[in-house]
Amino acid sequence: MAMSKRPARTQDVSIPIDARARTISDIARLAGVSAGTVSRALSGSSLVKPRTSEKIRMLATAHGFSPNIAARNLRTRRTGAVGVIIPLGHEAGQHISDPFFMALLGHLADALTDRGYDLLLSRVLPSNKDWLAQFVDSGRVDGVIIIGQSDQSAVLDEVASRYLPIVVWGGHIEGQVYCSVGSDNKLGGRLATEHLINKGCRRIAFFGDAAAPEIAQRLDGCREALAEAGVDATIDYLPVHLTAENAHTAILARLSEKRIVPDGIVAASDVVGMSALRALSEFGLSVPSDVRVVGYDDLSIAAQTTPPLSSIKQDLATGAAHLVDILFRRMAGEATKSVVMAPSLICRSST
Amino acid sequence: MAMSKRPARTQDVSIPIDARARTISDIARLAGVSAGTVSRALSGSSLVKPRTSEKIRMLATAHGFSPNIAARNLRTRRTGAVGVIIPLGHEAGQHISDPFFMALLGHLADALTDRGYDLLLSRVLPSNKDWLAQFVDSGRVDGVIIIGQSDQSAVLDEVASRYLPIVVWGGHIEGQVYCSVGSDNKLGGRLATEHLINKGCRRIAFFGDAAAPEIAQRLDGCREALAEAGVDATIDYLPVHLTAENAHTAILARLSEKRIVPDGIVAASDVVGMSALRALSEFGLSVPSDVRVVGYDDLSIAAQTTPPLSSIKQDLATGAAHLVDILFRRMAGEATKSVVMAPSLICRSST
DNA sequence: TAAAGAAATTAAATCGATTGCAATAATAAA
DNA sequence: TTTATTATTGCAATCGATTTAATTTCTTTA
Repeated sequence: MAMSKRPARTQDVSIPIDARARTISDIARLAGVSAGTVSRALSGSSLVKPRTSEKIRMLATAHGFSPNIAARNLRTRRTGAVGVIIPLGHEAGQHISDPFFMALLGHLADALTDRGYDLLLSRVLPSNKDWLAQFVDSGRVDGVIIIGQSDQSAVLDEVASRYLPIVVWGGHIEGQVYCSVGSDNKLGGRLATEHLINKGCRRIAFFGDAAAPEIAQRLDGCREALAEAGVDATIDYLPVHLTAENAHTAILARLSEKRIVPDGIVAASDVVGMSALRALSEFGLSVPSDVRVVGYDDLSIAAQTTPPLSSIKQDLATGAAHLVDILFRRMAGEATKSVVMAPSLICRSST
Repeated sequence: MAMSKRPARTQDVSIPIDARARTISDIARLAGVSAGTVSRALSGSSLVKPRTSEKIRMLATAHGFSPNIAARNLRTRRTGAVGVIIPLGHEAGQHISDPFFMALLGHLADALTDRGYDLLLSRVLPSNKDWLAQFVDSGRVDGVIIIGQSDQSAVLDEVASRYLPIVVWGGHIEGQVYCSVGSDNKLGGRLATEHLINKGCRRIAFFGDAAAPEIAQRLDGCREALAEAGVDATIDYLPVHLTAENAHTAILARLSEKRIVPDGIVAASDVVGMSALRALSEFGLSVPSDVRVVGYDDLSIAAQTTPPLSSIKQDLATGAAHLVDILFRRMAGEATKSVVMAPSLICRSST
């Protein structure tokens, strides 16, 4: 019997006139052309006659049609998404909502959106060694941006040696395999310190955890500036974590325990700088008359503290643009070089 | 001639013994079974014989195979990703890096990761009316979380009426179609105001733009509290934008222009509160002796200002958990109710 | 007017995993 | 041993857009 035959492969050809167009063939039927033509018309191919193309586009917008991304991805063998990963290795307590991460993330979201790419956000606590390998092999993204080396530089090197489309925000380390974008942290540390020295500070303290390469480099710059100044300046290094709460507690403790209070503070981030301001205020010291404070990053909060915080500015907008630009070049198979941007001192009332 | 025939549909059956397995059929060939069996084995189906299943899995891991997500998505009609959208309607200048957005985003990232879902971040400047329709119809995500109604409540209503898996962080509005999660903003505004009144304030100012429903509700609560207190209290409403820079400028201007300075300020966010602290300090007024200030949100920065900022706390961790929970229930077809959480006052030195 | 060439369109294969149905193998019951 | 059941596996359709190769339509030019 005819009834027992396999269902026909072709779909019902009737046109439900009021149905919402879901697939490219719906539009094709409505326009009286083939699916291929619709595909070409919507992607702006010059192969299709202008009049036809226009008709198809009108129908598409009229029916609120938007193509199925999964199908496109399957056929074109790309995902249209970029992974942004925040490894939280050395800072167990540091949360993804850290203002610096978020500021950079915002710019990345903008830059990627402009290029028609989605941003796949992933927060990783690197417990095992192959968190990154697993991610890149899952094939969910066309490329990966890592924010911050944390203490995972070795892992980054290993994966980068076999997986090209990857870029890292962070300090430039001698001999690194992966491509990085960041500012010259040593110079930043130096700028901050020289500024304090010029203002007459002689007992400099550095607050920040040198376990992360960027921070270590800033501390280096700080030490270099002191050495070069040749003044009788000492440095007090306090490895505080980057969360506000931790920093505040640690700084208060240090102020109480030391008999000699610093007259200049280099903070490894604006959050730490802010905590320092608060701790100093609670300790009865006034800024900048008793102690001068320089932050790092120049996030928007730096201008809003009391008093407004001097800070070493990293241009995150430019940095994000570089990250995305380099990533796309690498996705295209190009070789790329790491970028080291020059930081600058923003002087406000805290110094 | 045989040469002129179409190329055969089936692929070359030879097995390159050392080739890396890229598709499920590669594994199938290696294991001597069909692709279907491999698919079932890898997804843990009980239909396949344990011995076969184990063999297939061993081969898969040995060859570092992971299935193509796009193909799976296409076939199963789900994506394994949730979209998080930040509409920036009324606040042209407001950047995605706004601390509140970011704090919530961090919690969402954690909650979604726990459920094995990806987070697709999207920032939208709602220029045309169908930004949301386009997004949900593109089929890139299984559900959508909107952070903040902005001034797009009508758009949300329209899409939510036909697209179920959507949840909104924001204030609860009478008669809204979409499902929302947020705190009781009117109560929050009331708590802040009553607190100021109890401290003796009589000239209350409210800083924040009531174009967003949440803010408008906070202002309402503020007005109600004043009315109920029955004291001779006035309110000064200044519609400042939520970015630190704008807020600071606007507040300074208002302080200079008015002859009567407020003795209590309700800020619509911690960022505005922070800007107020700075403006007051620059204006020569001290907090809390001259003016008392209450912020909103109780972000981590609130505790770090000088003096530390009293604030109305919204529990973002719980809020994020609710958002994700409700979203998944809606994705499963369940009906859900909006959630209104109770805010609480965190009292610090600014009041 | 016909042949040659360019332009526009269609048909059908393809991307890779999933799954309903059919087919076969293995086991139990008669 | 034969039949009825159940456990495994294979076949082929399917998801929806893209793209190559083939075909049809339209212009030119001889």
